Amino acid sequence: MVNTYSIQQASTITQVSKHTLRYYEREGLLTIARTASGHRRYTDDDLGWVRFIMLLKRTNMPLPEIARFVRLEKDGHDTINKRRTMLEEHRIALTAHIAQLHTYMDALDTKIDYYSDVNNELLDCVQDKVIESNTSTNGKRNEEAV
Amino acid sequence: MVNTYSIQQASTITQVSKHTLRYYEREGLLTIARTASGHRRYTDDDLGWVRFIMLLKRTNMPLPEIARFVRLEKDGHDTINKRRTMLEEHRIALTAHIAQLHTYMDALDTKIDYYSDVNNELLDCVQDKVIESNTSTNGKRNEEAV
DNA sequence: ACTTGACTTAGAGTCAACTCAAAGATTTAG
DNA sequence: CTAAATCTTTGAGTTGACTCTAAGTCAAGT
Repeated sequence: MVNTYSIQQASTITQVSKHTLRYYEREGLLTIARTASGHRRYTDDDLGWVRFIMLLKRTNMPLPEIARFVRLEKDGHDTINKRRTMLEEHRIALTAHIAQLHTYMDALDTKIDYYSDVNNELLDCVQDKVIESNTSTNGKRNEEAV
Repeated sequence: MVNTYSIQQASTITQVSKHTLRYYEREGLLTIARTASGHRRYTDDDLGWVRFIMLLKRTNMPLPEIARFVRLEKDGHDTINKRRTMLEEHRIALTAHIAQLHTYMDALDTKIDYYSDVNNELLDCVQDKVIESNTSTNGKRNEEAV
């Protein structure tokens, strides 16, 4: 009734290496049932967890904090508010991170614009080394100052 | 005329540790002039470079690639097109990265919405453990499936 | 029955990017 | 002039997140 998968299958399905799946289990991010002989059997729920872990990881949540979240989950329904709060705080951090990247993007654009300008000047000059432009504010001296 | 700074001052100004400043120099990201006694003297240009390096780094450019960029700069004006291309490609990668983060944000929001829903249901139920909701699609079994 | 491949574990190795330590020379404040 | 602070170098240690190895057990196909 309930589908189960070997670690190999789980790895193929989730695109997470077997090594990493075992590692996550050691770190307390997963708890996987075993066969009589000790082999891991992943359920669909487990795969859902793996996917969720990957989501948190890709959005910069460190493994220990993911483990903390997982522990709360195991502690039952009375931790739901705490878990939601964690996710909401994580959401805020992610928003801030994205905003930060946008400011970096702006700085990068400024830099790229500068390079385009320099290039256009070069097209006008034809010559490679411009000796008498030392009074210009665009001289080589400050080429890389941000 | 030209301001110069000790590594301590450069560190304070740029907020980059002395250790890291020396490390960057070892890795070819910086080339800093020395006093007769061998002490580093950072110019304003150098500080500009440090800031630029930090920008590239914060936008996920690995140090070896930053080093490659710096080497091009040293090779002179004829590498300007190459450098601009590098920055433009970097910009594209950053754009893609930000877009990716947005899709993760959506997934996170979905998850948070789910938690809110579960919480509202609990408010209706009052009881902690709901035994007969096993036919519901929102039962505990799939709580974490994404 | 036997081989091939998948599974297990504990523990070691890797990588990027720092981060620190030790030993010793130099500079600066009083 | 000397003590305290700073500087240098080489090389080792740290952190997070894997990634792999070795030694051995288990399962499936012919």
